[in-house]
Amino acid sequence: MTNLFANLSDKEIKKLMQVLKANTFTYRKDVNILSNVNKDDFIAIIDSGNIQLIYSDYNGNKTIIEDLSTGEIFGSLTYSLNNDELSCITKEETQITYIEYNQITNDEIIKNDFYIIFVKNLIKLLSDQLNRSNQRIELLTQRTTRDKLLGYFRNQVGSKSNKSFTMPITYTELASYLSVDRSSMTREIAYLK
Amino acid sequence: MTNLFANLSDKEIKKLMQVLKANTFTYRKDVNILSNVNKDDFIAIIDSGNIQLIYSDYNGNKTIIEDLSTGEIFGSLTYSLNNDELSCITKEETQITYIEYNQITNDEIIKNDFYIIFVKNLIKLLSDQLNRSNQRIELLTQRTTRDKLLGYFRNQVGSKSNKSFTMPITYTELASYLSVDRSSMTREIAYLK
DNA sequence: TAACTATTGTTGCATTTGCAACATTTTACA
DNA sequence: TGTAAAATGTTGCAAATGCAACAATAGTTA
Repeated sequence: MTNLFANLSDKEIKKLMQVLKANTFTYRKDVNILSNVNKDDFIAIIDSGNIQLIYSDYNGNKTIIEDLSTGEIFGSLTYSLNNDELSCITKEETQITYIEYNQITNDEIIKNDFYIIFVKNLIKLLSDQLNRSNQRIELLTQRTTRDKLLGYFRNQVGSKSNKSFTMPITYTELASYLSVDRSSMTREIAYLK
Repeated sequence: MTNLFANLSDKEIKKLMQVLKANTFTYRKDVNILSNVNKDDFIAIIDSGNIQLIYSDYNGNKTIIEDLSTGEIFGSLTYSLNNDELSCITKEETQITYIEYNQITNDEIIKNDFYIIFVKNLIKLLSDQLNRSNQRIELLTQRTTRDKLLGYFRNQVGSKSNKSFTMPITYTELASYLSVDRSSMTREIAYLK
């Protein structure tokens, strides 16, 4: 599991949080975090729990941009938060640590030799999210619902030796992920079988 | 312009390249770079020129994933290069510098005090690409061609005071970017006017 | 400048899709 | 455990869209 604190000891993490002037908050389920957050450049780390970044366009349609859980990050580094159409909903009780972006290179922190590990983790997380976004773009650019589904299934099977997998999300969520009508998708799945 | 070498002097850049064991190559126009590149973890920096990352699915449809120019990067940090469906075409004569990913934290480099600038630039570049990808996902998840177009126009006008802009790409490219049929798109544009 | 290539405009048509409106089943939780 | 909420299945239909096949420009290069 990718994690901003991978390969760091508890002691080092504690020191890091201190030097970064990190703040931690806990939210209940179904809360919109962004509504009471300073939108300036920040990195939010999910210590525990699960959130969804949801984009609501002016038609009222909602798209789940990202589904994030423990160890993953969000913030202006990953998504332009300037538009009001974006909400960030906790799907369960969730604890989040905030770091100001500028702090990640402050004078104090770069003296620590574990700093390089932290930076590598951050780069890895951004890289993983970018790969995921680009993989989703591949699917979304497929012309038909059928091709989107086949592409998704292919990704799921991936490099696995046995050609089977259990759906990690519900059909309703899959339809949202692929941005197709759920009922039309069900129709296509029936044809495919 | 975002750039991996922003805020670094020529001398520092030279030193950096040396310590990173960077290799530079020049390609002619219309060459597929990925065909003769080691697919291991690397970062490629575009020193000059222009390339397109193109995904070709098994139907023969082609999608431009990214259009990159001077100072921007690509590689396994930004896109999973494991599938053969990806090609990387130079749109003009292009010079590219390759760095092995592991080198960015080697023992030598972290002794230099400008290293922190380099790292910040790298994070910024990844962040910018992630923001762009996510913005494109916003458009691609729009249900209709009309909404995709309106979304694109809205992004272009953006925060500009005057509500006009010149198309930075051709209609043909726009249709590809939004993943819609070009002729259908032309039809929609006619309706919108 | 001539020849070629890329871009744009246009239209008919079959197919796909979104949408709405249900019934049914499963899951969550008070 | 009983009830509400969420997920799934199904279908008809109008509208949107991809596709194919053109003609007409604009742009590029030998």
